[in-house]
Amino acid sequence: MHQVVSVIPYGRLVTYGQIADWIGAYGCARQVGWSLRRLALDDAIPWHRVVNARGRVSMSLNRHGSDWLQRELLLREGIPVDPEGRLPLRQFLWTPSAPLGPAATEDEEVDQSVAT
DNA sequence: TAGGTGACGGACC
DNA sequence: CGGTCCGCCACCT
Repeated sequence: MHQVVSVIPYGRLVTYGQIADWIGAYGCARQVGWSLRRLALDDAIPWHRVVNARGRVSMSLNRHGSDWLQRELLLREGIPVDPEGRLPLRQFLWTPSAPLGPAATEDEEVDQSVAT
Protein backbone atom coordinates (compact mmCIF):
# COMPACT_ATOMS: atom_id res chain seq x y z
CA MET A 1 0.00 0.00 0.00
CA HIS A 2 2.69 2.45 1.06
CA GLN A 3 4.56 1.37 -2.00
CA VAL A 4 1.66 2.40 -4.19
CA VAL A 5 1.52 5.83 -2.58
CA SER A 6 5.24 6.19 -3.05
CA VAL A 7 4.96 6.13 -6.83
CA ILE A 8 2.62 9.11 -6.99
CA PRO A 9 4.40 11.75 -9.08
CA TYR A 10 5.14 15.23 -7.78
CA GLY A 11 2.22 17.57 -8.12
CA ARG A 12 -0.34 14.85 -8.78
CA LEU A 13 -3.25 13.57 -6.73
CA VAL A 14 -4.76 10.18 -5.96
CA THR A 15 -7.87 9.22 -4.04
CA TYR A 16 -8.14 6.77 -1.15
CA GLY A 17 -10.54 4.70 -3.18
CA GLN A 18 -8.05 4.35 -6.00
CA ILE A 19 -5.35 3.06 -3.69
CA ALA A 20 -7.78 0.65 -2.10
CA ASP A 21 -8.64 -0.62 -5.54
CA TRP A 22 -5.02 -0.96 -6.67
CA ILE A 23 -4.09 -3.04 -3.66
CA GLY A 24 -7.03 -5.31 -4.31
CA ALA A 25 -9.18 -3.97 -1.50
CA TYR A 26 -11.99 -2.31 -3.40
CA GLY A 27 -14.40 -0.57 -1.08
CA CYS A 28 -11.87 -0.40 1.72
CA ALA A 29 -10.90 3.24 1.30
CA ARG A 30 -11.34 3.81 5.01
CA GLN A 31 -8.62 1.30 5.79
CA VAL A 32 -6.33 3.22 3.47
CA GLY A 33 -6.97 6.40 5.41
CA TRP A 34 -6.48 4.52 8.64
CA SER A 35 -3.18 3.18 7.38
CA LEU A 36 -1.89 6.56 6.21
CA ARG A 37 -2.95 8.17 9.43
CA ARG A 38 -0.60 6.08 11.51
CA LEU A 39 2.58 6.80 9.59
CA ALA A 40 4.89 9.61 10.65
CA LEU A 41 4.63 13.04 9.11
CA ASP A 42 8.28 12.90 8.15
CA ASP A 43 7.81 9.61 6.38
CA ALA A 44 9.31 9.36 2.90
CA ILE A 45 5.90 8.43 1.58
CA PRO A 46 4.09 11.31 -0.16
CA TRP A 47 0.93 10.74 1.85
CA HIS A 48 -0.15 14.34 1.27
CA ARG A 49 -0.93 13.54 -2.37
CA VAL A 50 -3.80 11.36 -1.26
CA VAL A 51 -7.18 13.07 -1.07
CA ASN A 52 -10.78 11.92 -0.99
CA ALA A 53 -12.85 11.30 -4.10
CA ARG A 54 -14.84 14.45 -3.47
CA GLY A 55 -11.84 16.48 -4.53
CA ARG A 56 -11.02 17.93 -1.16
CA VAL A 57 -8.48 17.45 1.56
CA SER A 58 -9.96 15.53 4.45
CA MET A 59 -10.11 18.28 7.02
CA SER A 60 -10.65 16.93 10.50
CA LEU A 61 -9.95 18.17 13.99
CA ASN A 62 -8.88 14.67 14.82
CA ARG A 63 -5.86 15.07 12.54
CA HIS A 64 -4.47 17.66 14.90
CA GLY A 65 -3.37 19.91 12.07
CA SER A 66 -1.84 17.31 9.79
CA ASP A 67 -4.64 18.18 7.38
CA TRP A 68 -3.42 21.74 7.11
CA LEU A 69 0.11 20.47 6.70
CA GLN A 70 -1.18 18.40 3.80
CA ARG A 71 -2.79 21.50 2.31
CA GLU A 72 0.44 23.43 2.62
CA LEU A 73 2.45 20.66 1.00
CA LEU A 74 0.01 20.49 -1.89
CA LEU A 75 0.13 24.24 -2.37
CA ARG A 76 3.89 23.90 -2.39
CA GLU A 77 3.59 21.44 -5.25
CA GLY A 78 1.56 23.87 -7.29
CA ILE A 79 -1.88 22.51 -6.50
CA PRO A 80 -4.38 25.26 -5.64
CA VAL A 81 -6.22 24.26 -2.49
CA ASP A 82 -9.06 26.37 -1.13
CA PRO A 83 -9.21 27.21 2.58
CA GLU A 84 -11.99 24.65 2.73
CA GLY A 85 -9.60 22.05 1.34
CA ARG A 86 -11.26 21.89 -2.04
CA LEU A 87 -9.05 21.40 -5.07
CA PRO A 88 -9.31 20.80 -8.86
CA LEU A 89 -9.01 17.03 -8.63
CA ARG A 90 -9.87 16.64 -12.31
CA GLN A 91 -6.74 18.48 -13.33
CA PHE A 92 -4.28 16.74 -11.04
CA LEU A 93 -5.73 13.25 -10.64
CA TRP A 94 -3.20 10.60 -11.50
CA THR A 95 -3.49 6.97 -12.43
CA PRO A 96 -0.75 4.35 -13.03
CA SER A 97 -2.21 3.61 -16.44
CA ALA A 98 -2.45 7.21 -17.55
CA PRO A 99 0.53 9.08 -16.07
CA LEU A 100 -0.35 12.02 -18.28
CA GLY A 101 -3.64 12.41 -16.47
CA PRO A 102 -7.29 12.50 -17.56
CA ALA A 103 -6.41 15.31 -19.92
CA ALA A 104 -5.26 12.56 -22.29
CA THR A 105 -8.86 11.58 -22.79
CA GLU A 106 -9.49 15.14 -23.86
CA ASP A 107 -13.23 14.95 -23.91
CA GLU A 108 -14.03 18.40 -22.71
CA GLU A 109 -12.35 21.66 -21.84
CA VAL A 110 -11.39 22.33 -18.26
CA ASP A 111 -13.32 25.46 -17.48
CA GLN A 112 -13.76 25.08 -13.75
CA SER A 113 -11.05 27.68 -13.25
CA VAL A 114 -13.82 30.20 -13.74
CA ALA A 115 -15.78 28.78 -10.86
CA THR A 116 -16.63 31.55 -8.48
C1' DT B 1 -18.98 -9.93 23.01
C1' DA B 2 -21.26 -5.59 21.50
C1' DG B 3 -21.29 -1.15 20.05
C1' DG B 4 -19.22 3.18 18.42
C1' DT B 5 -15.92 5.46 15.26
C1' DG B 6 -13.43 7.10 11.10
C1' DA B 7 -7.49 10.84 6.58
C1' DC B 8 -13.97 6.97 2.58
C1' DG B 9 -17.46 6.55 -1.28
C1' DG B 10 -21.64 6.54 -3.70
C1' DA B 11 -26.59 7.38 -3.91
C1' DC B 12 -30.22 10.79 -2.83
C1' DC B 13 -32.57 15.00 -1.87
C1' DC C 1 -23.60 22.81 -4.35
C1' DG C 2 -24.38 21.31 0.19
C1' DG C 3 -26.34 18.14 3.69
C1' DT C 4 -27.94 13.17 4.82
C1' DC C 5 -28.07 8.28 4.80
C1' DC C 6 -26.22 3.81 4.21
C1' DG C 7 -22.50 0.43 3.23
C1' DC C 8 -17.89 -0.60 4.07
C1' DC C 9 -14.04 -2.88 7.25
C1' DA C 10 -10.47 -2.66 10.89
C1' DC C 11 -9.68 -0.57 15.36
C1' DC C 12 -10.85 0.91 20.08
C1' DT C 13 -13.47 1.18 24.40
